[in-house]
Amino acid sequence: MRDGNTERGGPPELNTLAYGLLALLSKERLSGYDMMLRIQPFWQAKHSQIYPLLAKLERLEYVRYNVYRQDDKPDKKIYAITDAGIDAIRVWIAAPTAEPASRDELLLKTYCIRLSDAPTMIRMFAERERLYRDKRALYDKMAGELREDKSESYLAHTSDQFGKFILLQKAIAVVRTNIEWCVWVRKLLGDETAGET
Amino acid sequence: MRDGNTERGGPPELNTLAYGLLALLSKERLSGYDMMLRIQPFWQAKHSQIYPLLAKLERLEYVRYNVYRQDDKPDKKIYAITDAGIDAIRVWIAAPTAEPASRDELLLKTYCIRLSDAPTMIRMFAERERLYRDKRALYDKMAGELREDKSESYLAHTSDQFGKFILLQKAIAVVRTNIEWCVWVRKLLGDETAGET
DNA sequence: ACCACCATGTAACAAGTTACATGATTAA
DNA sequence: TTAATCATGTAACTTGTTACATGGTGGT
Repeated sequence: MRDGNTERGGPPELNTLAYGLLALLSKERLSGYDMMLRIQPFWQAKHSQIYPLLAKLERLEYVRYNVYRQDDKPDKKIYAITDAGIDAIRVWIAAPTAEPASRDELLLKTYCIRLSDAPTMIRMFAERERLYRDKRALYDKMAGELREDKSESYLAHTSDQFGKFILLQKAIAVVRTNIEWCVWVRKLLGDETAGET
Repeated sequence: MRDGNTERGGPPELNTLAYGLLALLSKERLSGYDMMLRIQPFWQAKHSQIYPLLAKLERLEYVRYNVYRQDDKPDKKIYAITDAGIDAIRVWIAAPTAEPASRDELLLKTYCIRLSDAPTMIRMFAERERLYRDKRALYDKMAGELREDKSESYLAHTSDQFGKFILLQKAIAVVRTNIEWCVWVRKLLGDETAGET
């Protein structure tokens, strides 16, 4: 017991990742594998965490699935959200939101960076800049696809695309800020190659 | 066994938080309680995680402590890093850096925001903006304290303050970007009070 | 030949959170 | 009087990661 307890005391306790999966399914039907890939930019999770959660959501009847046979690839379960799942999302959105948490080893290393030598520091920041530039390329590509919709319906908060659109704007703005920071730090460290694309 | 294994196979496995604590101690002597408070902006951790790690670091002789008696407050252990601890930091900095991870429930809610109503959405983003503005106030204050050093020695990467300085610049830049994003979203949602300080 | 991708799942472990425990001081 | 801050620690729990398990297809 303890799990699907709708008996008494309100809704069953789901963790944030479980709601994230419901959020994905609110737009399209997806396999567990696809959900794992799509949730990465917002919440890092491995398949080993997702599959048991989907089983739990299914027990709660927040999701349903059909098995699709594929000849070339393994069979897959395509999940769809139920009306009860949609209701659960609405309750969740209105509930207080947890503070964001970020864990970045680079920041800890940066704090005591003077213990290191300049070439090591430069390498560290150049590598991180690479990572941010790759991310920017990805987000730019996604934003480009959204902007193909000439009606600009994504600007309306009632639109299906609105959520994705404002998330992309945030992701792009933050990643730009981070790239600029990397370039600025590299210049301070005396890296003459800093600032070039 | 298994823990302080310097016997064979390289350095003992410490997690990122443990190195973060060493990073803090590389600048000043601190109690476990103070470390818990100081590490928050870079890595969220509760005291229940920190105290056992400090005991482990002490077994490895990367840190040492003295007990300070206080009349008004409880006694405390003031930790200091050892030479072996400094060496461990240097090895850690040169090693590959893990990719940053962030987990923000607001982003998941944002993805399926159209399932909610405008007042709920506006409340959500106004609350988040508040949080970012409070953070900005804190970082601005810290940056102001740093800038009291008129010699601007913090601009040199050999300076004791350099690490803190560049971290603050990043924190301020990112928080500004986030505030702008909140204001922009609130305007799109039709919130007329958006954009006022 | 080996690795990556697709696709699902479980088991073992590490990391992180909440709760239990104690106890004084100070501000609302 | 209720809560917050200082200060340390452990126990129980949840969350997240790595490893084990299986197996076909396609690229280098």
